[in-house]
Amino acid sequence: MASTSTATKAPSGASNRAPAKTPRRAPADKYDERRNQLAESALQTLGELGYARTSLREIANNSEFSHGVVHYYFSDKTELIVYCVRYYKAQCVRRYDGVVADSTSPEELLDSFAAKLVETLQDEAPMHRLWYDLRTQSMFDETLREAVLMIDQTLQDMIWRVISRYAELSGAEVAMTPSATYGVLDGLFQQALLGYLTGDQQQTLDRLTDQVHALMPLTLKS
Amino acid sequence: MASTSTATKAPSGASNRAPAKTPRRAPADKYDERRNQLAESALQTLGELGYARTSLREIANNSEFSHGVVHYYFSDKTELIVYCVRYYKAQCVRRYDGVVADSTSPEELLDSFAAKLVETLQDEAPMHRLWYDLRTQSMFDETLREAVLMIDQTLQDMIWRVISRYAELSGAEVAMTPSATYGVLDGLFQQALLGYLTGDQQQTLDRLTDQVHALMPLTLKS
DNA sequence: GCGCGCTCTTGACAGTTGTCAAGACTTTGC
DNA sequence: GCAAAGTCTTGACAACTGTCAAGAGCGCGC
Repeated sequence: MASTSTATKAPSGASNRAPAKTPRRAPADKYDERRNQLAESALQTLGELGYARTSLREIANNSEFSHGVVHYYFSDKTELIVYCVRYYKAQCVRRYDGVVADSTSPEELLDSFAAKLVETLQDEAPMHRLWYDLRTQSMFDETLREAVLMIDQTLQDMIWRVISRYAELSGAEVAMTPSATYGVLDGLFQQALLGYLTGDQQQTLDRLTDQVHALMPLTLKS
Repeated sequence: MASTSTATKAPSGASNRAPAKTPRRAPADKYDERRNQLAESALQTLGELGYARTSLREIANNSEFSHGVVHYYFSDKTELIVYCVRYYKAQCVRRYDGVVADSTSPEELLDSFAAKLVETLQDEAPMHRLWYDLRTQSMFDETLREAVLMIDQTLQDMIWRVISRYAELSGAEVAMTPSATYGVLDGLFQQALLGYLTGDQQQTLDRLTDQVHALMPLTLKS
């Protein structure tokens, strides 16, 4: 089915979600805190093993809790995964805001954007492969689509802010649509991620830097 | 020796490495034929369910055999999957050869290339999402990497043949590397696949056509 | 202090999975 | 026509999965 918790267990209500029938009120801070704590453990495990190989027991095993606690905080596995994905998204959507805000020339923006791409590729490769894993799974599993498409749109907006600012600093207009810009950059990044995880890391990073430097000017009208 | 066991059609080379389980050297034609037969059933199931949800029983269930036969022709699940991937690759690598050979102007090549992309997106969406699934899994599972990287390189070569011919017909040189060209086109295609499977199909196909038409001229030196 | 509700653990369930052994059926060689 | 080898089915195994019920431990208000 579509989303959110069905009426099976429904532990104590939190703030934002609509709890159908809460037995009693709860601290609600502690509750959300635990959910985030479990989400972080889950994200780490998911990034290591991938969506398919990650079991709830493995997630609980990498946390300080036992496997039963997952069903106290999440109605089922899908709800946990989707919660993790949204939680992850909130952490990385503003990644390039500094690049956009601090750059004063198109060259500077281009350099720092490419550097930021390389940095996150190095530091968060497991999270990125998890994202691509989930996005691909959403092509098979309908229950993931809503969350995935929303996050994908958010990432596209993020890229568009960079490109718009790049055009603005260049005194030009963007020649491509937001969708196309995101598509080509995402393709290069995904290719680099695969190369980084399976081949020569430094060479992959250098190549990505070159590719981004070569591609970005092409997105402008001349 | 006896009967008419000489090469009938033999899609696969006669020289194959010894099967892992050593079923005693057989007609070897029938043997490879069954492997391909199973591979085709497996590909269909894999394209429908994805790599993670596809079990050997499900594969056998969609074929005319029982689940035990899989282990007669393949030593384990991974060998079956990898065999399927290679089998699939052989079917689609020459997809754009006609486009390259028959086009006599850059505009014609561009049109027919974009049309071919749209066509395969429509007709073989399950196979394409399976490919992206396996490529993503190879970021987690080492046993898939060798086959995936080889196929990825083959696809890059395929795209490069198109782009090279496009440049040749245009009387120009390509401004991007094979890697970058493949990366950006693959990004657009993957984005279109996701859109095709989750949203408005016709709009996605039209958008892909426009994006390819807009992108290809940018790959040339001007 | 006591009871009650929140939190968490333990243990079990039904189902599924990859794997393989034992044997039945089929084809082939002589 | 028969034995042997190839082919395929059946049934079982151990491990693993998501799920959930029963209950223990804990903390809080009264």
